[in-house]
Amino acid sequence: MLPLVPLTSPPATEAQLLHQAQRVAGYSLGELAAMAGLPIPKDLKRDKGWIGVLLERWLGASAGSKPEQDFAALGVELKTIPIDSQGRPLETTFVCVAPLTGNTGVTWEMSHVRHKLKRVLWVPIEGDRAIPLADRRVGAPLLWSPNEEEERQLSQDWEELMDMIVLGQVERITARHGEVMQLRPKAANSKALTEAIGAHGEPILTLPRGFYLKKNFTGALLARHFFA
DNA sequence: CACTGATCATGA
DNA sequence: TCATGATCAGTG
Repeated sequence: MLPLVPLTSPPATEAQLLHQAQRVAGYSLGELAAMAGLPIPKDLKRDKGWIGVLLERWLGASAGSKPEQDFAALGVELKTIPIDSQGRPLETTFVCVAPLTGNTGVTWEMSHVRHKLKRVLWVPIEGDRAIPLADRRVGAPLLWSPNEEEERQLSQDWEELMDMIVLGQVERITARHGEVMQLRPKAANSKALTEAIGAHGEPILTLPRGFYLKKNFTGALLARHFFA
């Protein structure tokens, strides 16, 4: 048996990436943290991105805050997703920050959302808060690209939300806008402000927003794979 | 249950 | 401040 160790450099191929993700499937977060020499927090209250960082480490993603895909050379984005005992998502999935200004002429084709979601390695993680963090297990990974239907849904929601942003309606957007993708605050706190367009075309300051995939969307794509 | 706004850590 | 990684926690 080869020893199970984190990748220290990015995988060279998708197949290699997927294979490593399959190797860590079944292990608990406690086991993976110990093998990687990473301290494990008692819960996620103050370490919300800890699982994502742990998996980045195991799969050889370049950590950091670079505005590009986790595996740039492969064009693949890594997403961990908390699931319940039935394999259903427990949380929405953050995609990227929404640009609130400078959007004239921007199309779906060139959007950050489309680019981010072009190819995603989904790694489901047991997320029930009743399970101690260290005992939560990693599920089987799924390498995914949006099919025609999903691409249509995403682009439709993106158009709707971006139209409202461009037309100065950002503060009227609620999480109910969009069938599969929503716009919600994405900020350090409620005092963090960024520039946007007001109802009369004037500059305003508002909460930074992010695009999030709704659970119906991620739930369906996971189900399609695992319960087909 | 989903929605909603708020929040936490870290680094450039 | 904004980008990365996300979840928390209160309310209908």
